[in-house]
Amino acid sequence: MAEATLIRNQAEEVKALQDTIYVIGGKWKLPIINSICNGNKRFRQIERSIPGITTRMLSRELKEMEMNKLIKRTVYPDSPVLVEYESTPYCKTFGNIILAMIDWGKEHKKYIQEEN
Amino acid sequence: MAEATLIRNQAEEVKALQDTIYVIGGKWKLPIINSICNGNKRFRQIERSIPGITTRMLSRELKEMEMNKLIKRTVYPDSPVLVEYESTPYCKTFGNIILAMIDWGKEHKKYIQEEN
DNA sequence: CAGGATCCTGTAGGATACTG
DNA sequence: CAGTATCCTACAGGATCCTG
Repeated sequence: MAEATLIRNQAEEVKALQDTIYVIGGKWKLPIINSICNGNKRFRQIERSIPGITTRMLSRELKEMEMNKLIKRTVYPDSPVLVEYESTPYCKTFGNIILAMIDWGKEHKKYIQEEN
Repeated sequence: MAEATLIRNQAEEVKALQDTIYVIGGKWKLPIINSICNGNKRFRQIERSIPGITTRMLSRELKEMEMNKLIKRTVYPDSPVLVEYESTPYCKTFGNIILAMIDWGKEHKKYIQEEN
């Protein structure tokens, strides 16, 4: 009985893990979330803050993230047009994951350097 | 000066984040690490513990993870042959990330359910 | 500045069958 | 049980140029 409970919980945890991987999968979603949560609001600003990303990928991901209510897009129709992206509360729920991953990346870098 | 420091640190953090994404990228690495850290040792056991994975993907990932010292593979040449996988200390450094992602997945599920 | 439009490619990943 | 071997393809992602 205790074992059955243990097994069922593990199954739930794998699924939770897989759900999360599905949602934040790919190379760009987390870096973009991180950038916007760090206060970057403008398209080019976000773009420049993420090494390697192209306008095409950033554009695509931002659109998808707006649909999924991860970010809010506001247009100020002056000329030239001004567009601002903001994080939503939902967006911030990824904070712990991002922090854990930044930590790991830093430790990993130390580890690699010590090897040489 | 303070700002320059801030900016530089943010750049480092993005890179750390991107490094981590690179290392654990794809659908399967984290679930496999999780499974092995949970005590699953045998190939079929690991396979059954991860919904959706195929023998091909599990085989490939295990091989790569062994090369990268994430796991240890031991063969007991009785017949039928017995093979056991174990997590290394390095493997366990992903613990925080996995826990954060499991947490997020569980919360996300609640959130989805409340919507209906 | 904020993107859209096109074109292109590698490879992650799936399906299926087979072996010692 | 513990994998290999093939075959296949969708799509993530890159490169480049263009527009209001």
